[in-house]
Amino acid sequence: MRDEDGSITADDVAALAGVSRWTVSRAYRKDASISAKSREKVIKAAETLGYVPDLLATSLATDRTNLVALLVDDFANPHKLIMMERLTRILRKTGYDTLLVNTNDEEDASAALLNASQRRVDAAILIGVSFNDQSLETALGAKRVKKLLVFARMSKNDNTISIYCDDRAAMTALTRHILSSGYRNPLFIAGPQTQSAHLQRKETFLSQWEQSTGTRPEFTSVARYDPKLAYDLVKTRFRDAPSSALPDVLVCENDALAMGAIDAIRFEFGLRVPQDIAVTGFDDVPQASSPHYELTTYRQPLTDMANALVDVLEGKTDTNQLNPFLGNLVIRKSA
Amino acid sequence: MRDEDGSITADDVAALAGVSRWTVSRAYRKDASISAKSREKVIKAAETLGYVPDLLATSLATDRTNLVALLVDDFANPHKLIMMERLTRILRKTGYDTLLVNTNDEEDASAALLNASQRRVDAAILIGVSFNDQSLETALGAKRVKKLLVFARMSKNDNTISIYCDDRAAMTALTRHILSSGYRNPLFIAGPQTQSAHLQRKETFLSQWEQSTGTRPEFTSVARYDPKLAYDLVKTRFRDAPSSALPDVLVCENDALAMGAIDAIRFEFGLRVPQDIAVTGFDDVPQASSPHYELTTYRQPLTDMANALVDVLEGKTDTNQLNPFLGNLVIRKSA
DNA sequence: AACGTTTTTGCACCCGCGTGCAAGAAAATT
DNA sequence: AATTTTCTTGCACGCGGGTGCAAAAACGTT
Repeated sequence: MRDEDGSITADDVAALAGVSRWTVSRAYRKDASISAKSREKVIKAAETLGYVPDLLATSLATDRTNLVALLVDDFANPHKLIMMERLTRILRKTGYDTLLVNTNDEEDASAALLNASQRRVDAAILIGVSFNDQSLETALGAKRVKKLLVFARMSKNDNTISIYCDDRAAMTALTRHILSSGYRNPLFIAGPQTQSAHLQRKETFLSQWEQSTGTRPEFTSVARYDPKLAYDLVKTRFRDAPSSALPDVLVCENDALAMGAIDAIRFEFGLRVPQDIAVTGFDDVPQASSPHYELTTYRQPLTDMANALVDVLEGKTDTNQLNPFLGNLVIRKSA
Repeated sequence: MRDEDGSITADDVAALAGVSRWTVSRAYRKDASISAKSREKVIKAAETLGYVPDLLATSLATDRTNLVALLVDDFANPHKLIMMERLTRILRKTGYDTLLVNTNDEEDASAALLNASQRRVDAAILIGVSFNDQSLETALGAKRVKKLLVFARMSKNDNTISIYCDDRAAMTALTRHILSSGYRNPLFIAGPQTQSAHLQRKETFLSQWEQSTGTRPEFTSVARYDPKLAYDLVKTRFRDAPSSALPDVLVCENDALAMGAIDAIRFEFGLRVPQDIAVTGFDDVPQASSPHYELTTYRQPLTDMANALVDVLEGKTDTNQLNPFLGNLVIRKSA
């Protein structure tokens, strides 16, 4: 019991329990060959000493860390908070810890990822927006990151596994709702356009709309999913336009943009939502249900998706037959 | 170059560079005794092989992980997102990685913390609201968590180091502003009352107000920093009261509560902010500047605080002479 | 050129634990 | 009771790399 240096090892437990160190080790492995008797002895000794196995050493020996890196590059969107909560909770339940990697700064991103890989994460999960393909190559090239998962986005990269919501189905439902509500002059507001982690919302909306009405809607985009950018965009777009040229509905790629757009509609132009201009979002962030916004939006089944992700991590899922998830259209008053 | 198993070790580099494994090891340590010549050879060999030192093995050998656990128990408050961004960025810049631990579920919290400690984190940083004192003991008891820091909160626990904003000064400034704006009938809305990670906002407000006016303000609290709870609280509090008994200003412990309160004031009672009832918050979350809220609030110097935290981690700061930080009062239209 | 210094390098051993294998103990069989 | 068969257990060795120490090499000095 060399408590003075603050760490109790398996040797200490072995000594107290009167067994060998290896028996101690076996007592902690689920399916190890060990008698119930000695396991009990070990557990008791461990408890009196306050012993817990060192995960560093375990990882080193087993080549499995039970650690995943969560790559986040957008801390402006409250939806990320929800995703982080859901993922960490479910990962923890399955025995994984989460390394939070801020890839906000493009230059640091690659270093951060390399660093995570040096910790031998079992997987890297990307819940970011844009993702530098170069740092992706760095990660995969080092071959230390065994799996790279993209959560809530579709990725075309072959080395990547996507767990995502069916944007086509979602956007089709949303488009149908908009059409049936009588709107005829939409403006689609998209976020940054990336390859590595793509959304199909814009494409789907445009094609669905064109198919139904024969006209191709106007669309535009902002550089980040930042409400302020959406605000400014709407401000600029509306300012110089004659009121006859204003859209009657803003279809936003996510709630963050939608909320910025609503703010601008109301406070820059004194117009009403939805009477003058309707707005839709995507994600159903908590604020979307605020009486200020009452946002019509689409909710992804994050918990199901997180569970599916864990199954992939555990190798329980054949990656090839991974289907996109279906969420629900949440109809409120904004459209 | 045993690339087939995907991992290149120092041995491989040593072989290629024509030196011993230990020389390779030294090439990566800052102040190791090694000639410039052989360091260069090693670096070159490492680059051609794509070698990076394994942090697991390094940590095991050095008893230093460069890993900190970030304990979060409140994913409803957007302010947490800001804090996480700031902390991860600055920690990374200093060489630390961040383990995100969700302590939302009380039962899991202790397990999660234990788990983090099994990874030998150099420190645990608490940015949560309430913190089970028992799991705190677990963490410290195991002696694996070397330092326990409380960020943006004051803790009375002796084993703990707090990096926090001077709530007294902040609340004093805010109180002065409220008084000088002519409000006379405040209601203070607090969040959960905890010991381990405390705020002094309520106490300060009450005493300052009493000192200035001779009357003790009404106060109340909700169980979580959840806008919906604040909404319901206001709804209930106002519903049965004659309008003469309504407060003229709601002083909220943070922005999340303030925003919920504003929503209720407007949408449940059709009252105006600030004309009928003013509202103040704390934190200056991004949404606080939205034209819907225009929230008068207080901004903590998070970047400075994060930098101070890193200094503590590095042992550059004498923990005893750690002063609380000063932020700025942000005056907008809500009060 | 011989010697004392300082820098550099190699090596044994350690960090804490897991795995395969063979020896030992217990249970089952005849 | 003797012999198989099945469990358990101990041990050598490995995971990848860091540290103290002593030998070797490089450098200076007289």
